[in-house]
Amino acid sequence: MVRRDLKARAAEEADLFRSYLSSQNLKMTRERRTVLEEIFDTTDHFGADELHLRFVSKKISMSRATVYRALDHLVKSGLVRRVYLDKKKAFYEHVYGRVHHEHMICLSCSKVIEFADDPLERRQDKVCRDLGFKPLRHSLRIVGLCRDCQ
Amino acid sequence: MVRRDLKARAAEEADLFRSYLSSQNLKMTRERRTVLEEIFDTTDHFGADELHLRFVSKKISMSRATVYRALDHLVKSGLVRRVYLDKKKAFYEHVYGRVHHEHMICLSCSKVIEFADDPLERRQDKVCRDLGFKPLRHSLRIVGLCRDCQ
DNA sequence: CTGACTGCAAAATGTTTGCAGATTC
DNA sequence: GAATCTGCAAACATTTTGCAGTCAG
Repeated sequence: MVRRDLKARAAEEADLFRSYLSSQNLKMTRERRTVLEEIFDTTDHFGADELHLRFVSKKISMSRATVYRALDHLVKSGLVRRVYLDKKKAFYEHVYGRVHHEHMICLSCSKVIEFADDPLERRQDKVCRDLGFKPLRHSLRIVGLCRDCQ
Repeated sequence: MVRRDLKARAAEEADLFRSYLSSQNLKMTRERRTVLEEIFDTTDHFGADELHLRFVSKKISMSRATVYRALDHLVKSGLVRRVYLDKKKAFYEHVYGRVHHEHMICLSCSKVIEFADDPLERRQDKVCRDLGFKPLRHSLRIVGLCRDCQ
């Protein structure tokens, strides 16, 4: 039952990606499908290189360049979000089927805490409306000390 | 009169920086003072490299490495904020004496709009409080389309 | 069959680092 | 005087790119 649902959702997401791609005159290739499958049930933050290494260790042949290119398309399609958790590199997270959330980052232990808050989102929308700005995506990063590290 | 105020504020800020530095067993050098002076009356977002070039063109001798190192200290001292406006590089902005603000970035014309909203800030504080997280700094990036580009 | 894609390796970019000599406190 | 700085150039890490051959629609 659960298994069937997962499959259905995966297919649904692949369809979304495919229609984004074709809207841009791009193609659904084996590699792009593989990337999407690989991140499908992840909820963590990963670097592009890290994802590439996962393929290497699974003996799935895919170049680093292709991983970068696929991630760019996934971000543009809205299925993946690029987040800036530290200044060294970009991180990615799978967003499809998940509730939108923001990040708190602990300066001391580097833990990343995800949270969601409706009133906060509504207030952002209001501010945008007042300024005539049409928001497409956003992210809030709060840096500080988590409960355990204070 | 205005000029005097500016001077007074600059001196005040230099003092803050100096006390941060000495609290970390660091020294107030000519270079660090020069960087602070250079950004003192700026309100824009600049890259480290860009700042270095400004020194080059003013015939002020300072290496790129020193600029990077000075900016790191200024960020840690709280006088400067590092913001992630695009994925290519880090930007910096002078915050001392300015009201805290967030950024909207237009996907189409790349314009950066700054805005501030109290209720938004208060809500963030509440969320942090509820989660036992002690916020030290934060930044909200809203990407979308500005009024002119819609 | 055409245009888009991939892998590769090289290049580009932004940032950091080790070291020798200079400077601050 | 001791510890911290600076400049330099080299090293680094991440990301992008040009090109020749491959593949999707």
